[in-house]
Amino acid sequence: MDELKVSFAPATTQRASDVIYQQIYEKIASGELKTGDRLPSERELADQFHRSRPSVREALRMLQQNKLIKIAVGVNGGAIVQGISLESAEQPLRELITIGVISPRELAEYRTHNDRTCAYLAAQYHTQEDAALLREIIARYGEAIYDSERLAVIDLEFHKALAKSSHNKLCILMTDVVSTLCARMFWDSVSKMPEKDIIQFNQFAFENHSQITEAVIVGDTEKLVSLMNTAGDIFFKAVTSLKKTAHLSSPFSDLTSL
Amino acid sequence: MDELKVSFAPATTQRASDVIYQQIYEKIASGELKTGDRLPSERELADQFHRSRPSVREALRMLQQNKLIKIAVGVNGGAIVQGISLESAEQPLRELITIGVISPRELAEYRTHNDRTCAYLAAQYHTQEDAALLREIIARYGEAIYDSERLAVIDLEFHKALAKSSHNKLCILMTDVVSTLCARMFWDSVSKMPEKDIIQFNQFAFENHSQITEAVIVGDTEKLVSLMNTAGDIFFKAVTSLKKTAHLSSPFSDLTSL
DNA sequence: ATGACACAAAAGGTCTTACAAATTATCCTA
DNA sequence: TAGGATAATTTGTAAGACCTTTTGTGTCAT
Repeated sequence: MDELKVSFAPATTQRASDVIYQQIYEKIASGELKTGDRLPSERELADQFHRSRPSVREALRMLQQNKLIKIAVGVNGGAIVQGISLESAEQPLRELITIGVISPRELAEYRTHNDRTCAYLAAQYHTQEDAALLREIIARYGEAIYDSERLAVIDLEFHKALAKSSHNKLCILMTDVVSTLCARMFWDSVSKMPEKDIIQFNQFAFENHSQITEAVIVGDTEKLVSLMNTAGDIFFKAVTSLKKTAHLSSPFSDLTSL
Repeated sequence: MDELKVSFAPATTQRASDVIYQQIYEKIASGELKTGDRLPSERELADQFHRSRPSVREALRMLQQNKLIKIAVGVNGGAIVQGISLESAEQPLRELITIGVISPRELAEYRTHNDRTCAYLAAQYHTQEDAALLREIIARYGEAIYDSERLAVIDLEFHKALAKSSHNKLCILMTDVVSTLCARMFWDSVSKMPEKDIIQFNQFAFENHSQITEAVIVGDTEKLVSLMNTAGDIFFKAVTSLKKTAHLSSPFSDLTSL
């Protein structure tokens, strides 16, 4: 007998918890269930789905793991819908990095290019509020030159504001993940530099960031190219300053062992 | 009585399933449990953790949701460790996009800049194997100019190979997510163009990608700047060709409704 | 001997029931 | 009216039984 040419779909029998998860997920994705809404109690859900409570609970665990719901105990407790937010994608990314799947070299590289992207798009899309926020941060940036601890926080603030100004959620997402993780590494390196170098370095960073802000606001992409290159160099110089025998030709190679 | 100035950590009582999840996660993250390893059966885990089977099952559902294990039924079934891979971060990102949290405009923008990053880094880090693969794909690219269906697949292949040549896992990850999702949108637009325009367009794309490949291989970042700009323009032109009343000044605005 | 079939064993999937713990609302009392 | 005990609601947990799927094994007939 010849074999049939028709192809069959895999006859997978779905778990009850998967079906329940799917149904609730759909309602969240479609917007029928909005952020803040409260799901029925486990027992009620079990009734509605004609399933047992353990099955419902497994589904709730899955939804919770994906940051789609938050669960509280007690009277008026239960599952509260969290909507689908950027946060749901951030956690797994963060894990990849902290676990070491992504090396510091890769992280640092991507950060630089991500910043560049943010700046480009910010130059195109920023609003007046964005501009005001950036300038306000830059003002504080200048005042914190002699306080590296504080500067580290403000610097992160700046990069996040730049990302926000791009009005691109992928930029915002990646900046949140990448810049936050890079920040620690970066300022750790800086803090190991000689005192007077640190001040000089901070001064330099301030001027660069200040110019970036103005270039973004007037939409001068030409100037941004060189400014972002300089910013990238600052970053590399700081991070590689850790290494005694610095091979400046390939600044990233040093990071691999961090 | 004055209030104490000390701050307390939130006294959260952890769920049993959370503790079990955490313990297994640690062993996977630390490498003690490697890809392919098989966890003990649910009943045995329950014994070891001194917890009930439902609690263990809830933990397994969470691990499964994070792609950390795969579960099979039957004799010799059970949970098989999948390790922490890029894949675990891809799914949530994909969802953000398909669900509409990320708009087509943002997606298209980020794709362009991501490609640029890949090309830059590829110029610096590519190996001989990478170069060979890129050239091989380009060869097939040229042969498929009259077959848009096939070209779409090859084009995606090219962008993934370019990402691989960057030797940066964040680039690879983002390319996988962003380019794959963009590809459909992109070639849908192209297929709606007049027949002879399509060929001309494909020819143009081929030449551009071909030049990018050579610029990457010789490490000519100067040339890459203009080439990638052209590539970006190609992309926008194709996608915006859908719109009848095209406002070329802001090519992206049309995409928002797609 | 060999192949087909039946049965057994292992493991996940599910349900039921019961109780514990947490949290909030309510009501009662001082 | 304020404070505290109490009740009600809801999640957290456990235990046990049974079903279903899958694979291994052994037996029987050819």
